[in-house]
Amino acid sequence: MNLKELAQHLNLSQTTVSRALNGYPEVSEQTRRRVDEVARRVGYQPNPHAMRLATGRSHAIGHVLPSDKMLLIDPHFSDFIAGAGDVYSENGFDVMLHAGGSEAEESVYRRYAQSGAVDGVVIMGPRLNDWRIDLLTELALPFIVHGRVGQRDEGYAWLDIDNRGAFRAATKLLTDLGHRRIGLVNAMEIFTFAAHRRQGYEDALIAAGLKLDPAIVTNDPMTEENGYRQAKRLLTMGERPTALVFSSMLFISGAIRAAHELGLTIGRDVSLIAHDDGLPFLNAEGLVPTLTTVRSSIRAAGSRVAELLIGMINDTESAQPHELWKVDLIVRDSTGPAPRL
Amino acid sequence: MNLKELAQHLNLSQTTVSRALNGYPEVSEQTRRRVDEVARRVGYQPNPHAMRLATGRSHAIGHVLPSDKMLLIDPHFSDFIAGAGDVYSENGFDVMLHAGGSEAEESVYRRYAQSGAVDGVVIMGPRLNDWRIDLLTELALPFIVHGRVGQRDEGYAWLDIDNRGAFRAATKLLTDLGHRRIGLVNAMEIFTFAAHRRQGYEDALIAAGLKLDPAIVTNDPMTEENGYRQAKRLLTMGERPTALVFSSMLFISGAIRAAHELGLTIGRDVSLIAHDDGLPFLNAEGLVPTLTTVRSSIRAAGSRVAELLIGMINDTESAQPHELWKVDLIVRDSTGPAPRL
DNA sequence: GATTTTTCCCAAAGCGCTTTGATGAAATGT
DNA sequence: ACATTTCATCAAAGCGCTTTGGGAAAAATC
Repeated sequence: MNLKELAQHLNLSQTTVSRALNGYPEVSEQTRRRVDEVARRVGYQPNPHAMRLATGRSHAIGHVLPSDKMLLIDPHFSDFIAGAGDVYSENGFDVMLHAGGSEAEESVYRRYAQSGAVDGVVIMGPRLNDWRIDLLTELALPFIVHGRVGQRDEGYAWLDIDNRGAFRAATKLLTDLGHRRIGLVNAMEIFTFAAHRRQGYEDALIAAGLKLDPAIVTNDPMTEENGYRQAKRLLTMGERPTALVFSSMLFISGAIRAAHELGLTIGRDVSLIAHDDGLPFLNAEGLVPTLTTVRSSIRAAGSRVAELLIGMINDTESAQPHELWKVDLIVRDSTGPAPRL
Repeated sequence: MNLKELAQHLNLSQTTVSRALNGYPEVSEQTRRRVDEVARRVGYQPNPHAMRLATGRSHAIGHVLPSDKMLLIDPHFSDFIAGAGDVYSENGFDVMLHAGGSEAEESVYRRYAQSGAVDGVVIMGPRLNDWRIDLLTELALPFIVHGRVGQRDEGYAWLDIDNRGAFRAATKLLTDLGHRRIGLVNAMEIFTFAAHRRQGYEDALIAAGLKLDPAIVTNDPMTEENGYRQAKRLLTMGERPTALVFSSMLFISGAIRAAHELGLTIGRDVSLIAHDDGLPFLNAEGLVPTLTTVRSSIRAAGSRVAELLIGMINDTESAQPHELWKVDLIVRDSTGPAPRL
């Protein structure tokens, strides 16, 4: 059943039916109700392709996964998209996902912009000085960044969590507990969030009058194995750290394993804090001892990012949104006073 | 730049240009080359919406994440889609993702079928007697299942791994090593794969002349915490299992933690085997001791599923593909002879 | 009561492609 | 040399919607 048939069925013109359905004012309440009712009864669904062609709007949001094969497929993505997906479908938007393939990432964006395949895109996992920002600005394709690019906070829409503040708070908790030597197991610092976290960590060390030691700061892809390897290395070095801060829960299982293996009791011999994105398969509260974390739901961020982007698309004149979310420090049992070594 | 302009530019009709671009035979080699060349030079990109409207084909594949909020967002999804995404984009297909929202999952499929928004869908995480199979069959929307529905293997396209064989082999390894009491930490058995895995486990126990004990088989969502909880429970019960088989690597970190806590040495006091989907953040080889696994790359499965579905879409007459992948048993250090208790 | 405005609806054009049916020109057959 | 087939191209219709530009009837204004 298409619009034409529906219109015939109703003894109305396509114009009127279309307008009734789309809530335009040039149609009486009475006929609108009649149209709605009949449309629902016969199960009329407008053809999305025709709509898109006619309006030039796709009602779709693009998500392009970096094709960089060196980087791990990120389990955070599922959660982010779950949050965003809710909002998209409430608002009648589809999500168009591009993952890998031989086509260069850049040309995917160019194609999107040029063909109108999507009305906007979200940039995930921004890098320091990310090229995608300049490209999308040039292409005039609406976009929002989950995170920031580091160099500047103006000129593009973003939603970020206060990584720096979070890691400052986490590290300060440790210095307040008397720890003087604190390691940071960080993600790769090509990512802005990792750079910010290191800054926060350094802020707190400096505030506590401690000196920075690059030897106890590491940068690796976020895997269980790297968590283990680095924790083990750090905890066995001469003048070992008494506390470790982790950039991801993905590191944590490995780190706990390392501590156990070394016979160190967590919360007493060594304190651990991790950033927790709220991944559902890895619960900080379920660990023994329960894990002190800085926590911010990546899923919630996904929802909000989607909301903001849709807002930008619907109202082109609106100001570029910038949202910095504060992060909760949740003190549990994995942190305690610094031990005597 | 649209087709009309391009045609004018070339002094040809739209028809000819369209045909040249799409490789139809009714156009001379010479003009085809000229058209291709100019199209490339001016950066012509056909408008996808117009193409879709005209052809009625969307060149898009739908993935609908179950909206069942009780189930965890699955980190396996990222990996599966990474594999599939490669193939999709090589073949010029987009992926349309639907995640959550208030719209009932069923009506999403109905809408897809009715509006032609996608040319086919892939069903992930099939349940026993999954309703989606009947629905999609009725809707005549091409689809392929990653997994099976349990009751029947005919009447729908699928690619599955041999979960039953894998868990039979894993469990047999343990019985061969002299283990007489083997626990299974399984996923929720609403999922077919979990049911199959239990069957394989039972096959091997029966073959070894052991009796089945429901008390040492568990079903939980796949999380670190559940791995810990169940491993701890099983390993502290009277007449404890000397070996545990896990349905997912997500359980494993928790299980290792439990074993450590109980002072049990893995590979000696207790043997562990897990199914490994090849999630990049959780590497069986990186564990200490290295973990014996049954392994099958979910990413590779994603690629192949995509290939098969595209094949079905391009050739409607082709036979329904059924692929059962065998799973590798990789013996490492977490399994050893049964201990004397 | 005549004029203006508002209300409600319509016909037709247009979005950018594909595809059908037709048409000359060139090649082939007899 | 003429009929027939093949080749290469084109004009125009169509996909299913939105939107522009009217226009008749009803309501409001003077």
